[in-house]
Amino acid sequence: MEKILVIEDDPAVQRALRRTFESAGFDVSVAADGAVAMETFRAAVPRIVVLDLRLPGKSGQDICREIKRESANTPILVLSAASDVLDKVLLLELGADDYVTKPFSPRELLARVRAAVRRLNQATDKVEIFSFDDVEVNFSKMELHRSGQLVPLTPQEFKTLRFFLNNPERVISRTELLNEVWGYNNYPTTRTIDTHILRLRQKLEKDPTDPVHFRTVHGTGYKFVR
Amino acid sequence: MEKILVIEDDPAVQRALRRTFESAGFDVSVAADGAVAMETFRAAVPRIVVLDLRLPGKSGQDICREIKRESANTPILVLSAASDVLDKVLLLELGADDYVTKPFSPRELLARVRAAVRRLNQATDKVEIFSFDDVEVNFSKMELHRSGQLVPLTPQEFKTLRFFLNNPERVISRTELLNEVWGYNNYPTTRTIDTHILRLRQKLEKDPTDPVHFRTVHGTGYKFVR
DNA sequence: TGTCGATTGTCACAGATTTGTCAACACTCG
DNA sequence: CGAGTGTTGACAAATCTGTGACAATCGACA
Repeated sequence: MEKILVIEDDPAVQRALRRTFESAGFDVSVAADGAVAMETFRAAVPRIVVLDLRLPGKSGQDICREIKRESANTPILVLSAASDVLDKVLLLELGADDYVTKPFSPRELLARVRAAVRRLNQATDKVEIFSFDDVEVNFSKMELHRSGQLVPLTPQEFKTLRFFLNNPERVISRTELLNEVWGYNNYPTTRTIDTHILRLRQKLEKDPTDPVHFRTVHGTGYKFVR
Repeated sequence: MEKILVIEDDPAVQRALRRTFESAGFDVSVAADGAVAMETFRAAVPRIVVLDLRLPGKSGQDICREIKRESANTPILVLSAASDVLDKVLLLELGADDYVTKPFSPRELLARVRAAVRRLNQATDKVEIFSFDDVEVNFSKMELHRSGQLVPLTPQEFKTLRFFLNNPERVISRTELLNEVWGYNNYPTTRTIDTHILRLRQKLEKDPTDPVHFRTVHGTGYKFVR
């Protein structure tokens, strides 16, 4: 379970954040002000920090810098009111990795926290190489070879393919694909997905007319089989 | 079929939302104001709530909190005008899970609702593999094997079968089947059900003429026996 | 035990829905 | 502007689903 440290003074927001992260399976520590924040940080050794910039006592900015000094690759996600004058330069200077302005939905916050954690895990991960049939994919290089030949894929195609490779054998609905691969700012038609499947088939199947790996599950979605 | 509760006072928006969700296969309840919202919530026990923050009578914020108090893990998706000052009222505090600002596209709203429902279902993961006799069903793969042989089922057949598997040994009336499997904006003939049972028998019974698993209970309905 | 109305089994087929496929359009970025 | 990419609409093809017709079966009742 991933540990997360929340630095936030407002008790109501504290509670809300704790609930949000706990229900998402995080192990949550909370520090109410700058003074104890660093102690808690050293004691808990969190995987990621969520920091409200507006704090009593030691300013959020100082905390941010201090944490980065002690542990450069712990991601910090900054919360700030929309009214705050936030320039990205400042955030960069502070060493923050991402920021969310209020109001934000728990969903968005979670998505960003997860993304940060994922990046972290990925960075320390080994090269991502998959293979099936006569196809070899290297996601860190964004390269795909088919029986030795380099086959160019577009970014979207890589993303789609990766999701399928991570979820083999399972039927995946178009809706799930939209949410997981396209993300939550884009809501294209389901037709879009069919087209992308079509292209993957044309590039990766021996006989795109009779697909073996990218199977249609009529009325439900698609399924990837090695 | 998933139940959704829409809390919204503007009749035009009400209609639009109802249409959107119904055509996506949701079972929609609508509450027009705060006073009846909670009653409807308790009566309908929806899977997810879509709430307009601007309401006459009891404010949307109160409703939000109240619902969360009664049922912490029912997701709430808040609708709000872009002009609303959301700053001070942290959605987090309210316990809302996500929000969409007007104007929003039906597609976006739908996608968010579905994402919320899917997260919910993921959390309460249920076993997806069943077996009886020489039959093995894997619902996440949407595959059914009978003595090792792959037997193709249509979506409706999978749905029907799943309902029977979740309700073994119990006599199920046609009406109940229609409501639970077909959903009650569809009004097929009861003949339809007989036909589907027939098809399941033909695919899954050793002797479809003398069914062992899909038994007829004359004058009442059907019963599934392992 | 036999009859009769009601219920269920069975089948084929048309209409509806879903998917495949392609070409055109939109958008981004240099 | 132009190349590369992603999205959409249109239409055909594939697949599924509901329905009516008729046969078979059941159960109540005399």
